[in-house]
Amino acid sequence: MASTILDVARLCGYSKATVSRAFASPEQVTEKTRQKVYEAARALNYTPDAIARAMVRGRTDNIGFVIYEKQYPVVLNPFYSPIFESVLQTCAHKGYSLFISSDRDLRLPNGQTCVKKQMDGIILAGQSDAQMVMDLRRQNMPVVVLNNALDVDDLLCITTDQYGGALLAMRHLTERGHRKIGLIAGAFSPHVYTSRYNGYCDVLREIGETIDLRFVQTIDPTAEQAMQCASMMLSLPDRPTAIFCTNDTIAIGTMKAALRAGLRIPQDLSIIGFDDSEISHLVEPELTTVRVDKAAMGRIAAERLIAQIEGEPPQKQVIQTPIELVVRQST
Amino acid sequence: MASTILDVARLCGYSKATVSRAFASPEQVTEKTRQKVYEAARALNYTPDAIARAMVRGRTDNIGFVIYEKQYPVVLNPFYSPIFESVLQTCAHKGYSLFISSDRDLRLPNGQTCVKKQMDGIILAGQSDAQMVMDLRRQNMPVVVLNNALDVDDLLCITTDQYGGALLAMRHLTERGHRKIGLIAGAFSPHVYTSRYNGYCDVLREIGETIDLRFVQTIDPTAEQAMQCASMMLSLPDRPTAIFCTNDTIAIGTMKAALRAGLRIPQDLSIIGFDDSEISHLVEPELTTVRVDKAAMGRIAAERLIAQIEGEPPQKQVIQTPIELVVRQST
DNA sequence: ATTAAAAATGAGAACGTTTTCAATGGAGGA
DNA sequence: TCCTCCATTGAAAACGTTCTCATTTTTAAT
Repeated sequence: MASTILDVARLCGYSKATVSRAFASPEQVTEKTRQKVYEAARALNYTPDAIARAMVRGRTDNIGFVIYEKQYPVVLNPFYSPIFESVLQTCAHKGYSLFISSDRDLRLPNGQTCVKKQMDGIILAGQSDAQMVMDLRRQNMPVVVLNNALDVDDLLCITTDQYGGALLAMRHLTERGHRKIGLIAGAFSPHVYTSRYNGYCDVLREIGETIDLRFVQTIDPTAEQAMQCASMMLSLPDRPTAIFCTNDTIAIGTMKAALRAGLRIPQDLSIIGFDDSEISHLVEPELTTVRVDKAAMGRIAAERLIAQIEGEPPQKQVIQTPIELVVRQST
Repeated sequence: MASTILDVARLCGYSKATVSRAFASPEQVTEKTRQKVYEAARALNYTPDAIARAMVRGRTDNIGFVIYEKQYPVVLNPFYSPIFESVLQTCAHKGYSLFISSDRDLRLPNGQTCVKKQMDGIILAGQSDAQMVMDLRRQNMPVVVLNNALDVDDLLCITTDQYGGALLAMRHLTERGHRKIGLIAGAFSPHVYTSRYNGYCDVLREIGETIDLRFVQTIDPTAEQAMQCASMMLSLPDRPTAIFCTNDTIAIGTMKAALRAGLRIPQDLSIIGFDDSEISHLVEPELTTVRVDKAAMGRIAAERLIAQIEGEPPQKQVIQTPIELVVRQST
């Protein structure tokens, strides 16, 4: 039904090769020719078929943003939204389009058609694992890992200074005199989880405190879970005077639990979050947190992936975007 | 480099037609054959090429989610995130993948390759316009419009009961005795803006109040703008006792302005939002708002678009998902 | 055992481009 | 005017599938 390059060729009297060139590489064609071709194309309402083009060129100019399923729903996730946005912008700027899918699409049962081939490369975000990366590699698919650090040859991982951020947060609390500090940690990927956890432990050790396991909890990173967890922790007779929450959503939940228990923030309880999500400056009191440069993470991931697609050899590297303490009202 | 259907055919001794069937329609092939084919495929690390498949079938099993640019950044937008998520889930469930792009991709200058052809249909979200829809139609592209109502033949629009929601919100305020009610309205699409605005005016008329233009403001829907706007409105000597904000982000900004001005919520000022975004139950006090069924919007849009793709004739219709008042602590 | 019907398989065209290689035409230099 | 060279154009192969149609094999019925 839709017109093809052949229709245009017939109408303007050139061969399809020339029509193709008029669109794909106009510099190879006379100005006069180009005009005639475009005119015919307009008359026929013709647009080059991206699929046919991809077929012969062997590339689609598409990038896949793959969300690791355990982390579903991801777009809702205030941490990933800005990253995603940044990836989208960078891709658009470089002429790539963006494909979204969950890891499910990549692990279809034996033989099912797989989305893979419609992408020139993949950004693997979230709780990715080495096996998945290797599988993709076996299909010659360039991969970049986002917000995780995996031990795979020639693999680029973009993450942030998890450990440094945790140190920053904890030292901020200890500098304000806190010694009994709780930890409410989200069950993130091992990389994220352990780095932040280690930061917590190491700072406590620095000030000579032992780790009281009643003050250390791991939960699903939702505000509801955090509220529940925090109200239990805060009802202990010797409750902590500050709590380090490993993301802002958890911190918000903790904050609500504290306010409902009649505690004043920061006078009775200090709370510090992680990520500097949108929400952290929307609540009252505003949340002190560790800023992660999400825009940079997305941008770097997209840029480096595109570089790989365009021929740059991949090399094993972990890029850590810098973190920054944002002091607001909750500490 | 990567192996093709022909390699598999050679290895397992069948023709490529049979290999193709083993993957695309296994029921047309003996169990024994299927196993042999799969085995060969696994040995060769073969996956069907989605592009070649799309080429010959004339469909890609991809759906485009197109973000109308004025609304950038969209994924960050707490209103669109859950819709997007719902679309993603529905698509995955029906075997479609999701493509993201801004309207810029669709309006490339004459002749540029266009992403269009890689999608079987498009969900146009945000401030879409009739022209764009017609352009897509001319290319035989099925379209569904989300969160807008456009007057185009045979076009399905999914929106929510904007006017009803505004009535609900305003009557909730008047029932609690408020007569001087402010409006802080976001500059959304005409459909959304005027419906909500009309609801505001009509309820004021019902109770015999005239509309005081000092209490009616239109702003960019950010918390910062809202804060600024609200603090001006609240500094008027005869300030309103309640404010209807046309989305939750605006409501949060208004809330912050009120708290900073030393007003108690809801005793000194009632605030009601619109959308029931995630954030509305994370702030303290929790926000009274009008719930929009975003999951339903996304699901319906995806389902109906897919139905159209699969042959159902499109018909002109505006589907309004129901709204619901969620009374929390801010009123 | 024979035959009709049904199921499984194979051959090859088709999908709409890009690209290589060859051919053509025109400009500029002798 | 002739020749060389370069820019422009055309012919046709190639990309990796699906699907139609024809052929072969299997199944079921007599």
